[in-house]
Amino acid sequence: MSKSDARPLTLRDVSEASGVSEMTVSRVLRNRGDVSATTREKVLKAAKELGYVPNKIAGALASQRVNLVAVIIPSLSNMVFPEVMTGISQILEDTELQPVVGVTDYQPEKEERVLFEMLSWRPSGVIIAGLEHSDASRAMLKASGIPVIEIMDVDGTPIDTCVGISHRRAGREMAQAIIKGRYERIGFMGTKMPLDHRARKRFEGFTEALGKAGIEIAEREFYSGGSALAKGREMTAAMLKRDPELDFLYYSNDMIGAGGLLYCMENGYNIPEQIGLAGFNGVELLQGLPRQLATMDSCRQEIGRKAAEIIAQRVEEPNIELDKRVELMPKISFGDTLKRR
Amino acid sequence: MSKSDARPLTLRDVSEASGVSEMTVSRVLRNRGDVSATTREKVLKAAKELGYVPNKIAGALASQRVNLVAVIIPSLSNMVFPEVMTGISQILEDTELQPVVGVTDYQPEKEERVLFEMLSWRPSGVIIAGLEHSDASRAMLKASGIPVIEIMDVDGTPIDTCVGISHRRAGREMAQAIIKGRYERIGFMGTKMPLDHRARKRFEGFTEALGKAGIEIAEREFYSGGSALAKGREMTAAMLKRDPELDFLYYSNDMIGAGGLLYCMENGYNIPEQIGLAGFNGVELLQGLPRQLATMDSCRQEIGRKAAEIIAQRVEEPNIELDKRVELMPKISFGDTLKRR
DNA sequence: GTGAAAGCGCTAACAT
DNA sequence: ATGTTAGCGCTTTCAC
Repeated sequence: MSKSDARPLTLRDVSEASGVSEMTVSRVLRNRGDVSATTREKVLKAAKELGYVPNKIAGALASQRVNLVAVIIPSLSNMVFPEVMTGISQILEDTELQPVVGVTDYQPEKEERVLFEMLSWRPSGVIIAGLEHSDASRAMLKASGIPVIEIMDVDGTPIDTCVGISHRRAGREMAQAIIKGRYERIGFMGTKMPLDHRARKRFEGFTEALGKAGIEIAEREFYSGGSALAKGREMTAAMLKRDPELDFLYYSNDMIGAGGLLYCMENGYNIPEQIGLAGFNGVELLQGLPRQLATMDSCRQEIGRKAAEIIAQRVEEPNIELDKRVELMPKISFGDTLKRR
Repeated sequence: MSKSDARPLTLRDVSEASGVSEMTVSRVLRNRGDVSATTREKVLKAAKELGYVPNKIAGALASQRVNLVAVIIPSLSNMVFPEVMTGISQILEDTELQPVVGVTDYQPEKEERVLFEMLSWRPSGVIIAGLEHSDASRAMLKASGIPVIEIMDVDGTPIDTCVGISHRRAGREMAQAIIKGRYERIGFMGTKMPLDHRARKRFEGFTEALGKAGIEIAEREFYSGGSALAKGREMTAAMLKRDPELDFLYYSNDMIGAGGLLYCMENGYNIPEQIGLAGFNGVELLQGLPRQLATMDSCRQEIGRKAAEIIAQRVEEPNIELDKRVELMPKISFGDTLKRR
């Protein structure tokens, strides 16, 4: 109880309190090697009574092993990355590994800083969103000598291994579903984010597939900041005013799509006959809307789980050979806003 | 480029490559002490060319200082904690400190494990959600000797310092607004979470204030799991079926409130005359709904900022005397679903 | 089953 | 302005 000594306890303290050598105390606390039941008891008792918390810094330095996995993502407020985290945690919970999160705000320089910071803690692996990184970031990752899993996207060349979906394909498939639905006059709405490569790739796949069917996007609009639901509503209103003949609206995410859907419903549009809508991500959050928005699942949890599994395996068995590219297949969900034929 | 040697680089490598002593290299890399411009250049060049990443583990062990702040929260998928994180990051970005997140899933045993794990990295401070912790957790926090900020709640006794709102007061104030609005037959819906102490306290404050006005809650219902929007809708439907005379619905969070609101609108209820609704949290996400749900801001970012500021100050100046209890005052927003008089 | 010695990669403190 | 020495708290290795 003496609050006098602020110095954290060390193994030595436990050793003295229990009358067991530091080395054996260490063994007990890590469940390593053979220790007699009696000494074990003594040590455990002393450690608990003192309230000893091991110093992982010293442990990591001595053992050259750190049970941390760096997870580097663009944002937490996006609803999609927390789900990736959930998948990662699920898997790592059964291992010694622990995720540590860093956020980049979609800024390459910040990504570089965060990466440098995290690598300087010598984690056992890195899970990082996207395939696009600065040269410096790529160099650091390559030089790190640890497993690097790039997630969310497979359209590109991974540094080491990638796990995700093809956003180009996702855009393409949605375009094909729209074409099949006999929609012809199509508007697109998305985020004004030159650095959101995955949204860009979806858009590219989308326009490319439409192009093959001789269709060109009639209207497009991009937003930034603010409440996505409100923005979707506003953009939709503006776009339908500009071109009332539009018969389909493709949104780069479900939240703005939901805003658009609410707008269309309130204004008496006949959905999905007169006008169809689709978003992207498949966020569970939106179940409960008056109508189900057509969307495409982005396999977020699954991506997190798979990435974590790969890291765990590679930590166990460093020389194991695994696929360098794991593509998951998102499935379209038609909801109530996309004619299905 | 030689991939041969997997061993990470050390200061010694930079020292040899630059012909400068390890100590001076260290000084350059940390911007400490006086180093001549020329040596500085040499060192920086060598470090960059080699791709040296400092080993923070060794640095932390030697200097006995770790620029990490442990942030321990119940969940990431809640929408409220990411916002707290945003506030924390905003402040810590201007310091040497770095947040590290741990998630407890509202489970005290998991909180204990996460806390132990994080404390074993000897962080400079802890920000932890809530005032309720197991005895073991409290003991660890007390013994840690570092600043401990308990956030989100001020109804209780902090271990060290707390920053948040009074959920009891929040419940009370909403009750008072409802009474002023002349509502009389009130239903409550919330999460089935015995461990969500803040929701519980809001509920207690709410019923207490109603009780003083001679009103008792007419109906209540609790859910767990699933899409909050959908659950809010379902629960509302069920509750209004059971008791069609209800004239107010109080929800323990905005998402289920929004579900209820959508349900009521679709079913031709006259809002807020025939029936009023209110949620809690003030999530920006929901702007863009056809009508604005009455709610109460829970000051999430502000809480994060304030907590981070306190940690930063205490790290700078360990003996500084600061308030042990910082109460922020959430304000009610009436939206379109609560009569205001 | 237990202990003693050496050292992980860095920095504080003290030379120079 | 730069270098030397000692040691942070643990684990590895080897001896008993």
